[in-house]
Amino acid sequence: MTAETHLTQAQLSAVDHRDGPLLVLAGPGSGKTRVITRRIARLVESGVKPHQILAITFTNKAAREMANRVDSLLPGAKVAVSTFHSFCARLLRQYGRAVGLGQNYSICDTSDQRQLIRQILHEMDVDSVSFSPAKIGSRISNAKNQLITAEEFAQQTDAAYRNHIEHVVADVYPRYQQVLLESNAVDFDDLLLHVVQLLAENEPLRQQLDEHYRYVLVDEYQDTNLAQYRIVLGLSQDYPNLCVTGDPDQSIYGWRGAQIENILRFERDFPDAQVVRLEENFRSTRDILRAADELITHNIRRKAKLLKTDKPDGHAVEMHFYQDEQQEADEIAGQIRRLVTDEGYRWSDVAICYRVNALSRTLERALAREQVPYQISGSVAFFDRAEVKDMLGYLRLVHNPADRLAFLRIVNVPKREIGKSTQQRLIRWADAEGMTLLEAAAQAERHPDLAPRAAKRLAAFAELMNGFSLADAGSVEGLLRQIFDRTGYGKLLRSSSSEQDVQRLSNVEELLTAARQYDRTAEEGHQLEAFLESVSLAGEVDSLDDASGQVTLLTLHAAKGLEFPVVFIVGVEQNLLPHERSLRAGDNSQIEEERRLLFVGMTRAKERLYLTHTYCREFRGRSLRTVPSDFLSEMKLQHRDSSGLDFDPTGRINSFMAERPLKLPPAESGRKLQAEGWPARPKLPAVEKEVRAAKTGPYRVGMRVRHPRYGLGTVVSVSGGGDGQCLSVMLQDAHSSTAFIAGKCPLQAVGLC
DNA sequence: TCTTAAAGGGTTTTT
DNA sequence: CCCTTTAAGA
Repeated sequence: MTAETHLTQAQLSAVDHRDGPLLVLAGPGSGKTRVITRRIARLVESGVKPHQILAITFTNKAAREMANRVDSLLPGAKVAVSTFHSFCARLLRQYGRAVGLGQNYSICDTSDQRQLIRQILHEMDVDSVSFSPAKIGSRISNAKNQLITAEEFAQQTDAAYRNHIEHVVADVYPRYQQVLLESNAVDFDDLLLHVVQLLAENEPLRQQLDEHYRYVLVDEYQDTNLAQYRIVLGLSQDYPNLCVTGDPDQSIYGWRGAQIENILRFERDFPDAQVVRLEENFRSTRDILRAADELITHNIRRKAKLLKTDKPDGHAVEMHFYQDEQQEADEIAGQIRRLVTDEGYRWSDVAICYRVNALSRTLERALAREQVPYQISGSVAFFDRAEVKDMLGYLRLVHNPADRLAFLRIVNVPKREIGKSTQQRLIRWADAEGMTLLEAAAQAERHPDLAPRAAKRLAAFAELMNGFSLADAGSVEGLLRQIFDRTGYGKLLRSSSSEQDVQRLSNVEELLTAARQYDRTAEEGHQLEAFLESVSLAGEVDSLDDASGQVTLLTLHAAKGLEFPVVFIVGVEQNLLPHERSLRAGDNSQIEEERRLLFVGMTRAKERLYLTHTYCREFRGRSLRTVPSDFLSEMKLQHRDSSGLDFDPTGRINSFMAERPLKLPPAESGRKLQAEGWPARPKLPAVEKEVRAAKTGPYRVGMRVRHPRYGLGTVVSVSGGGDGQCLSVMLQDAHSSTAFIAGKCPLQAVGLC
């Protein structure tokens, strides 16, 4: 691992490249991170000062990993490894004045953003039901990703769109930006945007930073958006020692503004760039790689890349066909159990991936039933919990008294009888008088039409807040404790002994522990700033654990960058993968992104890979017929039909898919579709017969059944045949199974279309 | 002010 | 189906 000889020729040429632009096209499993960290070490060995090197990643996790690996190669070297956002946050601390930001600016998260938009809609007297703050927020975010300012957005809207929501966004965006600025606050996108502006409008500063960061490395370059691209380029004009690594085939974040073009045009941006291709895969067996390669070859817009491996053929990639999601989940659970008991795999060797989170439920239930331990990615983040955000709200307001969002979040938490209408009046008055909310609250008694009692409460609140300061408390932890005690928040939590409040109390404790860290490590006088920044930019705490003996359930997006010996990808069906929206858009580039998503999922597998699809699938309460994904027919796979249905799914793919119209309607009932002018679907008589037979006839494991007395359940095991068939049924609300004789009980099969 | 009912909407996710 | 949000009622 550490010896130079362990690097391949291609890896070595990337590591040894010193000056000038470098593009590393790194296929999946090609040892990319290793190359980057080795290259950093090599730069330092060759005389580059560590502080002249800047390595940028997208996630905190990646930054941490890289920093650790660099540190093990160069103990104690001060190489700047950070995410785009934290890098920008730090720049803005220092130079934010130029774009109107005080050094103590706040960083708003997505829920702050929505809250603010909701207020603005209210101000404008626009109904927040028809125009959801979330939707407007994402439009604004989209615009910002493309460096479109509020003014430009409004102009474009007048000229090009007559769409109603566009107009609302055009109205909200400038006001939103104004309030943020008045609050001395930014949202996540602003962190990048302001830095872009800074670099564009302040050439001496740009030059200074360019010179300071002589060597810039950017990981996952295919995921950069326009703002990030500008920042990277801005830092690489005079010293174009820019090394970007990435894989266009793993670009799966186009929907949030990532521009795959950035990596595709690198050689045009830097004509003297050296290009290194890491094409050898050290992860997957040959058949997995072969299938993945066959799939991705169907993308037209791509840089052709070989995928090589020295590994053995290994197990063939299997495609499994099931009756419905219930059977799919049960069989997967069973298969995982077999892999563990018979083949020596550990639970943690296995991952189940899906396109949408909604698919996890059935899987979870089946795994629980089979007693397979599992963890699921994407749970509620620590810093998203209400009590934690409340405490942070106080902290933010202490640090930045202009922070309107923080003020409104906590002004009535715990209850201070400062209700909505009082808040509204305060806001209007403060805006009119050009004061911050906190200033207005302090002088509330001067407010023309505020009830004296309400005014008193506001003034009391302002006095309470003004009594807090870091200097007084001595430390962030101390300040948090003071807040917790003096605001009555502590009393609120301690007074109740409900399970929930005990949990909340312990979350606050955890927050105190985190704060203590910053008191110790952060620069004197800047602890509060450092703490708030890291907390605002901290995503989900790494909730996924690789060593904990559990199967991992996660979305295909979340799987990027990970690897597992065994991977299941479920629901490989039209409208799901590729997703309905990409099909409806009728835009091939979106289909290609979906194809890359499957490619990413497949290349996570080291030894065994299973793709599954079903005959019908329950979605949003309805059981719908499905169509196998187009992607399945693009690869040669081993088919396994576990559905028990009497037809060949592969034959259906070949004959049926060929004549299917390019745009696929959502899978709805045939009659409705025909009414809308879609051609009728081919009939599948054999299947329909089978389905009808299932209502009285032989039961199967995984089948959903209803008992008039006991309700819904799932067939867990079957023995014998015909009417004498002996069934074991797991009823929905029970923890153990119940036995039935097929012919002698009023069971009915349900859920079959 | 707090609780409950009705309605609407519904990828993917980091920061 | 499940979640969020908002309006209505106690």
